[in-house]
Amino acid sequence: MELPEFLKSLVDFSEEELEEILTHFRVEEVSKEYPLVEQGQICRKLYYIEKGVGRNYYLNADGKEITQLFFGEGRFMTSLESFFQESPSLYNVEVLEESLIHFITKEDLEFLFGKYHKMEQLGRLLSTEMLTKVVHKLNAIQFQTAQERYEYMLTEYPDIIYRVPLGMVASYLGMSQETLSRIRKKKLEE
Amino acid sequence: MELPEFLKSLVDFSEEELEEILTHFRVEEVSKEYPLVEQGQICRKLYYIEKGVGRNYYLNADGKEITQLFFGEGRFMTSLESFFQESPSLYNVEVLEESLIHFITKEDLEFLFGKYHKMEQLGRLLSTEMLTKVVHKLNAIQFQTAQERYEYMLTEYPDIIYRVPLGMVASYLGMSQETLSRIRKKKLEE
DNA sequence: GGATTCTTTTGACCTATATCAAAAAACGAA
DNA sequence: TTCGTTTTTTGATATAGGTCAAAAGAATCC
Repeated sequence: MELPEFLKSLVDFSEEELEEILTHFRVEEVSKEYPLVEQGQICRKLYYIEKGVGRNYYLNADGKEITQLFFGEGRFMTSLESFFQESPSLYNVEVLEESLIHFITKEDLEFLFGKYHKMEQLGRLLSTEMLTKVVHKLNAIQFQTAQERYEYMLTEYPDIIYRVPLGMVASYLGMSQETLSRIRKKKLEE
Repeated sequence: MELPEFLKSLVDFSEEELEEILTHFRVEEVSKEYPLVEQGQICRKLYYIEKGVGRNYYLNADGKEITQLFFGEGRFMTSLESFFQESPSLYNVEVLEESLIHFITKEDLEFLFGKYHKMEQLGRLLSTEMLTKVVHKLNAIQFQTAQERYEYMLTEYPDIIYRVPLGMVASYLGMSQETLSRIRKKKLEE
């Protein structure tokens, strides 16, 4: 979904408001694996994914990549804690395909929050939406078996699961790649 | 921290604003294990804990209680997805001690969001704060050993860990009570 | 279109943590 | 204080899922 349409679907902005808001966004076409944020940096941009998929990941003590969150089309993406708290990011953020994204800086966003009550509302809605999404995932991870977590992913993110490498999905679901491969096989055999 | 003080610490409300906002809250003293929300209900209240501790939990397939989140003093508590999406709550919400809480209904809250830009800002700040908290926990749960998760809890919620029954902490950390008991013992021996 | 590189699958083995059961300790009411 | 109840600890045993290594399969590139 295109950005203006997406914004309007959440809050009913007037034409003028929408117009000004959009002037603060910039478009970017980025290619696969392009690092939007690197671990340690402070992330000052909020990205909207019009086309493509992105993710947030970090390198654990053994140097293995652990995917924290995926972001599909029509989502805002950023390094959450870094963006909100202006702290060094614990995560890398990248896109996983040729993607079309829009971004706004934190500064501009704060400006818009101050200027437009409705923009503030948008901010609130987006963060509560993200919050429920994360709570849901937490729930899946906390007490479900590897198999159940896979099912969760299938129903929750059917688009993403077949679009990104297996290893990334596995780490996202908190299991090893081998385990995910076996679960998938077992599922097929049924 | 008392509610007015807490609100002012986040957003600089004028005296009149603050006054009106406070009229929409009601105080309640509730005793241990009092169910504020029950699984299946739609939760329409947002609680502020002035004194006490609360939690969110659900009963899994085997009928075992799984604690999802704890809420300490100076926090807002609710059944997150239920409150935001007006969907039946997956969780029970209760306090774990004699507590002093304030609450506001969703209706009143929406009214205030609409009336005061600053109130909307408060809503946004609270949800981003909660969001980073949940992301942080997700992170701890996803790829850490039981021992590491315990350490996480010690540093993150030192106040809560000794205040609530072991079994609740264990399920919160995604491990069995026995495992937590053993970890704690090992830690003491060092 | 074959060589190279990256991703996924498979097998063998191992370990962290679950489960079950019972004892010990702590707590609360009368 | 004592008895009954709840919570925590301890021991023995089982298992889901991890790790390591190698083979198989896909994708990418000159």
